[in-house]
Amino acid sequence: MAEKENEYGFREIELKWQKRWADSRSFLSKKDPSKKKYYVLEMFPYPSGRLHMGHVRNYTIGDLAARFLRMKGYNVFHPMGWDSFGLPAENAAIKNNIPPFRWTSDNISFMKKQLMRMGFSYDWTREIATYQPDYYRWNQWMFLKMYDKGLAYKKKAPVNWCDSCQTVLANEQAEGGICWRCESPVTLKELEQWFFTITDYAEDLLAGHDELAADWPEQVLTMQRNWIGRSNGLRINFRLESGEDFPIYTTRPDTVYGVTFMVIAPEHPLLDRITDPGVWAFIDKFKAQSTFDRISDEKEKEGVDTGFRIVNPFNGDRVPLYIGNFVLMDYGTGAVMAVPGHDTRDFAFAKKYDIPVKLVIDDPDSPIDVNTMQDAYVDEGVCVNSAQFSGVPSPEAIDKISDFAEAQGFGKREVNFRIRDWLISRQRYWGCPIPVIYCDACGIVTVPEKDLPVILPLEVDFKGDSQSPLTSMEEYTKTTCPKCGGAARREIDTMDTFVDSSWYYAKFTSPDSKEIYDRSEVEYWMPVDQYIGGIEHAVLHLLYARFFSMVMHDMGLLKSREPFTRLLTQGMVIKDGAKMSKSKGNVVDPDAIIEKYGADTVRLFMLFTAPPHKQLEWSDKGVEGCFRFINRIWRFVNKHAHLYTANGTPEGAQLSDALEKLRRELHLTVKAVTHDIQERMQYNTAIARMMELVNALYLIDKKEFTAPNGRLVLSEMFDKLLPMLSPFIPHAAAELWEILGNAAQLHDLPWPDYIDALAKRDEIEIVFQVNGKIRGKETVNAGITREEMERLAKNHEKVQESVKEKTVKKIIVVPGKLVNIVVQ
RNA sequence: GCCCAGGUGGUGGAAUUGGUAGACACAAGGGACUUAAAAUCCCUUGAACCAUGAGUUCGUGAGGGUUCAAGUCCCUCCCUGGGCACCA
Repeated sequence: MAEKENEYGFREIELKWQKRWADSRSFLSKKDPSKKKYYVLEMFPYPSGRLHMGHVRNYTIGDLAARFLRMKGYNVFHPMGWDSFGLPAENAAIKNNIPPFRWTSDNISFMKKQLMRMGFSYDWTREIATYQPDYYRWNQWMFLKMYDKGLAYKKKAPVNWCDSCQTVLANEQAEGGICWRCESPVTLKELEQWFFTITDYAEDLLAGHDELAADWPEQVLTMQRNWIGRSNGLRINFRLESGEDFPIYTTRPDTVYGVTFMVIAPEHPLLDRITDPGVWAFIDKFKAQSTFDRISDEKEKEGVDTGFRIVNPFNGDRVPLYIGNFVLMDYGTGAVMAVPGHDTRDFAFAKKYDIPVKLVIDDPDSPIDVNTMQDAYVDEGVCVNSAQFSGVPSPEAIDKISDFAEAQGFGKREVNFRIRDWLISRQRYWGCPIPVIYCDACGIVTVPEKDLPVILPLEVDFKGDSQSPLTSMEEYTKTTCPKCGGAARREIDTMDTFVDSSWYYAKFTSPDSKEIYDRSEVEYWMPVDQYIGGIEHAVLHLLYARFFSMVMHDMGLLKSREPFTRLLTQGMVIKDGAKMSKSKGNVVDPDAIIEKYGADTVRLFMLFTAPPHKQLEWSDKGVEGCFRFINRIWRFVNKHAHLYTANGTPEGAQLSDALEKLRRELHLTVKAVTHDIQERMQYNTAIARMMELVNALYLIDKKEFTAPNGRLVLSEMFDKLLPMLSPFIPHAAAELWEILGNAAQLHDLPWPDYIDALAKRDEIEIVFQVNGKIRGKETVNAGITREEMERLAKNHEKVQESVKEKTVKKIIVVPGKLVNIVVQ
């Protein structure tokens, strides 16, 4: 019976402390200008049903940071909420006939319980869910503000359409021509849609990287930089034979004398003039191709001669105009000049359609024969066949030719970006309504601010098809025009759910304010000091959020321009070498593990098995090892609790060698653990160090502790070890703290400090080398001098054997480390 | 193809500034406790070799280099993961 009491009953312990933390409102954050704030945020989850291991890892890392920093004296802000609009709710509705609202809110309450069961230290009074009208009204409000400033606009354009999701997608969400959600190929559709002008901020988004360089992973910055894709080039007005302008954009003006044909996008409006049905057959074929097919490498580039001839303003050459399925309508002017001599793709195209190749840059080291060249020469060289520019090195020619074109009036230097405006319309139901009304008389009319929010109706009828139920909901769509009062209809498209998550981090500061933000709250807490999430959002959420933050800053709503000061991208949780997924059947459910070992073990495993940024291989055995470690601490503390004296310190007391050594171990560990967490964010080694300390506790002769001074060493041990363990295994640590008879809440205690003089080894092992090979080792006093080290080395038997009659050339002494004797 | 990060025992991973490679954990083996098992506690555990020792040699993807000294720096190459790739 008595023995049972001593068992580590994690279930009861964890529930007890979770309740106590909730009851005593332990993790509520209050603005306090006298304290240094620290905002820790993890990417909030989509409430898909249950937590997966990826969430658990993400939130465990965040909670460790939050709990550690709180103990370090920061005023920590650590909120949590729900990214609760999105397609899965609709799919579930269609499949199981559950309204999206109910499906989502059920999921939220289930997942919230799961989060609480993990013991995460969130301030739940800040909880927000993006599907609540009180939240999304500010999406709508922002839309109106942006519309007024010209940052939101509607246009007809070829846009990415995912047939499986039955909606359009932003470019970021259709990378490589593949839908980010369902991975099916997208096609281009000519539609009238709403956009945010993220391109207006392209330069700012790029420039902001300088500020982030130190504390964001290089990889994320690179991905964003590539995505934004800034390029310097020249816009050149070629001409149709009729004399009309035919502008193109190029980054290689140095090759302009080598143009032998031009290529135009199948969507280009000029093509409307073509009457030849044969050509139209090609245009229609190209347009019907999926984006994936059009950009895939394997597919050969295709084209067809339009019959148009284009005049090169530099040399008067008349060249044919082709339609090419690889030319993009929405980059540059939708048309390009083609230089087969110096562009691989143009070269292949020219060979295929028997178009001449002209050499205008030669390799000065080995002259090229245009008739035998097997591929385009794309490197730098010297201009040839280029009128007055012949003989100029090609990098110089870029500038000279640009100058010339500008002087002649048929060219203009231009900066182009790869990034397009953010298409935010979605032909879906479960999202934030776009606050716009269409009136036959007044056209596009925005919903007046006083009428916000435009509430998404919750009672909807899914007719079993994948169309938005709003399409056929007259009571929603029929309205009156706010301008003229006449009959009008509402916009039925909703916003991209990435709009919701573009500003939620700031809304956490004041979820209940009557304005978008409570000014003093948002200014105190923002920006997020440490943001943690997956790298898959590098050019999605993280780019959109930076854009929104900049817009809000420019509108005077936020003080800082960048929303996330430091970013940590945690690695994936994998099993058997592959990402956990239902289709692979390698999913481990967090609930089952918590049930078997408790939340503390799961937390410890997540932090111990790999450093945060690396991927983490799931291992059942590894989990057991973590469970064992907690049990070892548990048994040791319980067994020795009766010897504990609160605030006992052996400072100044006479200690046995063994106790002195143990005490040094403790102070060394505090120093190392603090450093690992704070400076290196390497939690696995922090845990390893505490394991070493616990191993030392097991190995020391327990009789040492029963001496009066032994009790003091033990007390100091518990007083530092348990607070250190607290961010990792908060429940077990709190329970042990209470078992020792302490009344204070463990998580409120300051992070333990260490005595510098003790956080050093008093004895060290030094190594003796001869020609870099180890010949001997010796344990010596840490204060040993260089001379003494050298003397010991020379006297060492093995060293003498190796040196023998050879001549000593040099002796290198690294203080506290080694002596290397170089002989010949 | 280009860019970035990696490659360390049977496994996950340590090694912070170039200075004892393999911390810590898992797995494996042995021992103690037990009637027995589980749990627990302790010990061994990079490889090879023999003379079995406080022994020798080898060893961080491969090959070269710099250095008294290289997992760490430089060059070439191979492999893995990630990103970018018709953006003119």
